[in-house]
Amino acid sequence: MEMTGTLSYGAAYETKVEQQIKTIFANYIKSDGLFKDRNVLSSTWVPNRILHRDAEVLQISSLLAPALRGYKPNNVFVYGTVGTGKTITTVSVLNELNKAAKANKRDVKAIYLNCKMKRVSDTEYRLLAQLIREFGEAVPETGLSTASLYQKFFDAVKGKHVIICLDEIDALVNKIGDTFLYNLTRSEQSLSIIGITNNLSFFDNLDTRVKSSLGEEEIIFKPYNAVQLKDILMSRVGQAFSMPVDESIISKIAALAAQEHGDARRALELLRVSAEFAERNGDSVITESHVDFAAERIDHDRITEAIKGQPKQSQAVLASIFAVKDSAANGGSWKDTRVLSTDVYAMYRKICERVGLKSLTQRRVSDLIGEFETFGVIETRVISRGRYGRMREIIVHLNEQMKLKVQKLLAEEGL
DNA sequence: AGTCCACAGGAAGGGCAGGCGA
DNA sequence: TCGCCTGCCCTTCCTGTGGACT
Repeated sequence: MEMTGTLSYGAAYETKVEQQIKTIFANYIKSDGLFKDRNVLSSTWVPNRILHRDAEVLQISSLLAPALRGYKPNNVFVYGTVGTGKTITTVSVLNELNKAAKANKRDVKAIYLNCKMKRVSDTEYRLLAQLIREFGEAVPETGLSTASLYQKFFDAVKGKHVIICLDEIDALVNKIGDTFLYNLTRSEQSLSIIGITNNLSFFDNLDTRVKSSLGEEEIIFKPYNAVQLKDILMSRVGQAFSMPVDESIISKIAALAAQEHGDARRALELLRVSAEFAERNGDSVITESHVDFAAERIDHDRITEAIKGQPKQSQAVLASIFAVKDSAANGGSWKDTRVLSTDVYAMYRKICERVGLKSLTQRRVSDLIGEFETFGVIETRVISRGRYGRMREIIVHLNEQMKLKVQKLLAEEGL
């Protein structure tokens, strides 16, 4: 969008729109509305006390404690689905460890790195460079060989007890392989690694030597239940909002989030978006309908964004799933009809022909269907129909309303 | 009990685009 | 700028599989 110079509109438009914009800005400046501090509802905000993770905090602390007495802690592998508190729990223990080390003058350093950070820690070079910078040494963006970076890093580490926490370690390994981990775990220095991931199968694909060394200790974070989510939300309400929030609203949000996967990130997001709805409506408290709106909005955004970002082929596959489901439902209940991969592929071929798209092989389409499963749009399971073969049954996780929206979106893409 | 269906999904490799070092 | 490397998408080939049918 061009933002230079003065743009000119019709005079009437100008006065009306300008007035609106002024009002919005003025209202915003006057107060942060219902919010006192929005950051409190961010999933990365680390609270003073982490609720319902006492056992995990204790476990991680006692695993890392040996560093304070000059021993090398075991490597730890932390696993849990999204929003189970893996990161904030680990980070807060690392913070405490650093504090304790400083207070007792121990040469212990705990470093946290998110491996998904683009341009910071997504290649071997950048990751090493980032680690070296943590020790206050300058490293050029590019130019050094990886070997000399390793040398620099091991020099920096020498004599210290270093704990490196690699969050989303699966993303790292997918990108640069596991030699990096191998090199670190094999080092002579007192170097411990905490790997955090929500992808358990990732662990199985590692080099066996890395696996045995990284998996010295394993900690699994279970999803929160509704009661725990409620506690977590309640603990943040006071700091986040300048308004009171009814307990029944919190319960509702907790229940919704627990239904899904016990995901605290989602619970917090629901609370924040509900409040934003209330605020935009000019209401002074959150009501149930705000929560309903928020839940629908979040679902909608998540799914439509996921679909919009897909390549044409994937969109065609999704359109095929919908088309088969529609014809199978045949005016009956959309919700209960199930779809078979065979039919989807046949429909996909037809759609490709119609829109002039080169059709992919069944093998590939099978993988594309699998990808939609990771978005949570569909769920599949392998069924056998005896003499009539073995195939995947596809269950679509969208209500009628969402379905119409997605179909509209696909239609806009020409499918 | 054995056969056979029709796809799931692993393995290997081709082709292409984009990134990177020289 | 060029050539090499790497990652990604996709195909081909292949083995495995649960249960209806014979």
